[in-house]
Amino acid sequence: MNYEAGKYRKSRQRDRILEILQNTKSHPTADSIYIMLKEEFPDLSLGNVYRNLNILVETGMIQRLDFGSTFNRFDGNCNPHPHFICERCNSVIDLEMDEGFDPAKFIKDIDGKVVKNFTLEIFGICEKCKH
Amino acid sequence: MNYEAGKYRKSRQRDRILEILQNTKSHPTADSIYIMLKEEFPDLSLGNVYRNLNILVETGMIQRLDFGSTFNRFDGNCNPHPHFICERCNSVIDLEMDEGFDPAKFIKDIDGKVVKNFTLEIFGICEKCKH
DNA sequence: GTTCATGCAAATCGTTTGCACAATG
DNA sequence: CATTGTGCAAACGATTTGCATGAAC
Repeated sequence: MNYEAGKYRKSRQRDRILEILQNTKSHPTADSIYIMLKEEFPDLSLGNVYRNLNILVETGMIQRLDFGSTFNRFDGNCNPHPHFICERCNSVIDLEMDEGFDPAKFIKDIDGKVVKNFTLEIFGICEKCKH
Repeated sequence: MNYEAGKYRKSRQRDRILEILQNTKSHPTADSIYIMLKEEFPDLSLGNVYRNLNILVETGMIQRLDFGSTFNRFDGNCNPHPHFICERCNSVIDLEMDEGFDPAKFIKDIDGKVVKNFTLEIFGICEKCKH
């Protein structure tokens, strides 16, 4: 563990959650981590898995991937196009790609997969919020 | 409207939802669409907005953008890297970008914005599921 | 007149939180 | 021993769904 400023103590549960995430490529959900650890910690609670995942994200030790089902936004433009999400005002701004740009061309190991669509979301600070 | 196979009928509410989405760039949430239409349809229900949004997504007339807070997955690898999501088996596979590839370089109108991070998710069918 | 759309309220699902107790340093 | 971690259960917020009624065709 490598927490900054001693804000957090050591915990067996959190250590194991991190260990699992560092040793798998399956991008598990909170629930599947809970199931994996339930044998080892018979009275582990799902709430605690969530709590620890949030701490691990906060301390930069893991990454959260949002393919969320809730709090969706909707777009009348059905062509795949990137979005810019401002971390200050939370606005979502349409971006336009250069002609013929295909991000899949810059990915290794894409051969053999059928590419149907993509989403590209760029996070940062928009002009208005810059200062 | 342009529904396939006459599966859906015409509805004033759905037409207006589509119209709003085609005439705004603000990527509204279901709730904000509900608020916008509440004056026009005083007894509109939020549930119905959701129902119609799902129909519009299903028929390909609008796009759902997931920046969701729920159903997250977690990744022990904190470097920004693209993912491939298989629409058949729902697995999430790490992808590797070519050295030095920066998607922001291919976006128009990115000047003036502060880019901090990005997510690139490619959807399709993985090798195993191809058939 | 059969089927789809609607409003309403209850249900669902992923996630968060308050609380009393246990573990850490 | 002061503070953080835990399990439990209740709360939460976005979304979905069952049901009876109303609109479309």
